[in-house]
Amino acid sequence: MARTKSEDRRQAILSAAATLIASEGLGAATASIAKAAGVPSGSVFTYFETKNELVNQLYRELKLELVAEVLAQLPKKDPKKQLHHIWTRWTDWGAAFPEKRRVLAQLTVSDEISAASREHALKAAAPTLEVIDQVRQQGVLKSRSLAFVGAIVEAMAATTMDFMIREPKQAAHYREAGFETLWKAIS
Amino acid sequence: MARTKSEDRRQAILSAAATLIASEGLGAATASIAKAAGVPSGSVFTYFETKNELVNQLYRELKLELVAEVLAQLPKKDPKKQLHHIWTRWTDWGAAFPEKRRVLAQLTVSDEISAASREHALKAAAPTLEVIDQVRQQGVLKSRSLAFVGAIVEAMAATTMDFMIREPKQAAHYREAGFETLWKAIS
Amino acid sequence: MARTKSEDRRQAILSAAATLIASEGLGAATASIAKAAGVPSGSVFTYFETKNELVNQLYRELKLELVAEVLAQLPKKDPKKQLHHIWTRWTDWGAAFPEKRRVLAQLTVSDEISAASREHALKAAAPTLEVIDQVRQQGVLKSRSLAFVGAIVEAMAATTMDFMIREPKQAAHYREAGFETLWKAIS
Amino acid sequence: MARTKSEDRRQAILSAAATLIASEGLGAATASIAKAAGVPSGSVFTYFETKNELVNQLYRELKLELVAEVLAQLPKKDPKKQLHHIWTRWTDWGAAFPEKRRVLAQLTVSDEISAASREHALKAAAPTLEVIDQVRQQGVLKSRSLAFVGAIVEAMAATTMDFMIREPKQAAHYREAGFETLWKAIS
DNA sequence: AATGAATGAGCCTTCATTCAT
DNA sequence: AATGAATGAAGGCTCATTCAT
Repeated sequence: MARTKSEDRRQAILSAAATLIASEGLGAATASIAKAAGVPSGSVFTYFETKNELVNQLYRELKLELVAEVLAQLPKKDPKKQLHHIWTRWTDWGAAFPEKRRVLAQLTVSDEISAASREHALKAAAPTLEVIDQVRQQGVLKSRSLAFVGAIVEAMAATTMDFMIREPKQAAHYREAGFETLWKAIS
Repeated sequence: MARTKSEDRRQAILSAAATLIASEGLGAATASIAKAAGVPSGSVFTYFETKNELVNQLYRELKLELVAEVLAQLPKKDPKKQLHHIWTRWTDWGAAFPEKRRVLAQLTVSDEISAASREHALKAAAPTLEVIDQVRQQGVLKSRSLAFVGAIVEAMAATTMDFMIREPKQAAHYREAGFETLWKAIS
Repeated sequence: MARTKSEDRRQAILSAAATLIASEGLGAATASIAKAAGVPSGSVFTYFETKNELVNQLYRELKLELVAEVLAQLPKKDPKKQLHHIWTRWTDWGAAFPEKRRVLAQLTVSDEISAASREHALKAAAPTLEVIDQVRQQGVLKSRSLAFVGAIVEAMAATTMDFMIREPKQAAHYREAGFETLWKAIS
Repeated sequence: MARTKSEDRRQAILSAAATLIASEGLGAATASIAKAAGVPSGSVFTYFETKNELVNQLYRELKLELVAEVLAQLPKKDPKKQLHHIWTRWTDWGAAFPEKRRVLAQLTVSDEISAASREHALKAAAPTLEVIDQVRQQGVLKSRSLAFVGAIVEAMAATTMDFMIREPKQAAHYREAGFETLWKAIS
């Protein structure tokens, strides 16, 4: 049997792509990504059919990673506690991996990302949305769609992470201020 | 003072750039932009030194246009009324010109935009921030920076506009729901 | 002697190569050929040293197949009858396997095919040329080389096959018209 | 006003393409063609949108050149004289420009050449076909299509040229032998 | 200033061939 | 022998910018 595709290599490429896209934007060359990943340029295409495919997979993996992080050890308690748990892990993740957060921000507004990929990420995030939905149904936005409320949460998380990254010493304060603001907004 | 012929061309290029960047992203070729603007391809570079310069100017002009729109007929009344006025004009502008809103979203996360351009836009937005600041000082976020509160306002406006564009029939509802949410968040 | 498993694979590759070269030209990728043949891509090179080698073998096999077809049941009668027999089987073969005919046409003008391969095919076709030579010696072209007359026969056969393929309903008519024309030309 | 496209450059590219395609086949790299033409690689694409377009234009130009050559000074006399005139100029052209003849042979069997290009060439060749048609209507092939008879003429011309090129000393003999053979075939 | 051809580095992707398994 | 991942040179084409006219 021939060599099997190496998951390590795949991850190396994905990781290099994240780094380069974070610093150079989506214009980052596949050859540069390969070099940064320590693989020959052709290998990018043995692991991803096209650059577009690579970028979409990167988007999915980052979203999944974030979701997994956010849902880990989710308490069974009341929605507010749960939302706070999610919020904390979410923003801490962003502050810990500013590069990943930046890439996600760029990919999210890019039209390279397919509807299917967005859908995929949305499904993975279902448990998170479930929590948000419970908060929503008890709050002032009960008559608005979950999508809208979810988007507001995302927007506030993004803003909060940006400031946590910008002023690391104040990170904890921003994180809490962000949550309080969010809670007042949607509860 | 009447616009010179040159100024017309400059605007044509800027406008075409907005259209193409909205649909193709920052990768839009200068030659395509020139064609869409109805000017020879070389002219792009007599009006803008580089593509980067063009993109930065576009960013500034859009920001300025938005600020002017938002501040027009600003009432002298109390901060809430003023913020509501800004909010309404802001989100209506975005809903009316989805292309411009989209470009602004893309440019904002791009690293093509220089710190100077961001600074420039920030200064132009000073009166808006002044209003936000008054609200802030009377609200729960009084101990957080204006920058943070301003960013939250921007994030919520962006989210609101996205939904107004996505569901035009519900635009008015989203606009008001957005404002109410914002108000609860920051007042 | 039964075919070995290997020989089956070799034929599968050759056959797939014919199909793909017919539709995509000589640019057909070896990996595509392997896939079409249902063998792993590496196997192409265990059966053929290089792509060039594969292509030359394909040329030889097609030529040999054609010669065998054409000479089968060759009557012992007079040269005209024999030439007619050859002509009929030749053009019918082309009409029955338009893909093979097309590949042969492409390979013939390609410089991938070595002189040795052409020589090899020529030798295999000796009995056919023998018949043509007899006709030639009794005809007006007796003072011209056999190569020339042979080339004329080939050219007319090619033209005839093209029309038989293009207008299948008229195939029989073209076949006979072609022969009559040929006969008048060289007898 | 800017520089105007140089017809000289266009011809240089076309000519270099002919040379390289003759020796390397259609796989000849556009960069090599540019180099051979003495122009920068990018210029190939300011004169031809794609390589395919370049190749099609080359086909058309060669066909047109050949038709012009063949029809020059066409006598008004009887069809046989006319056909002989065409035949002579045709085969002499091929013998004089073996490279062009070779390219035409390759392009003709290639599927890079569009139906439109073939149609275009066919129209240009109308006067030639007109002559062939007159011969055809008085000959044994009167019941076959002009296309078929035309194809036979072309096939025999091609064969004749090949031998004129291969044995230049015998060129004149092959040319006449070819015509006689043709005449017997179709008259 | 206006025009658009000229330029060549750079990009994504393909592919024949090799070789670890 | 069988398999298919690995490799990197090469290919067609794009594009920001320059500059002759």
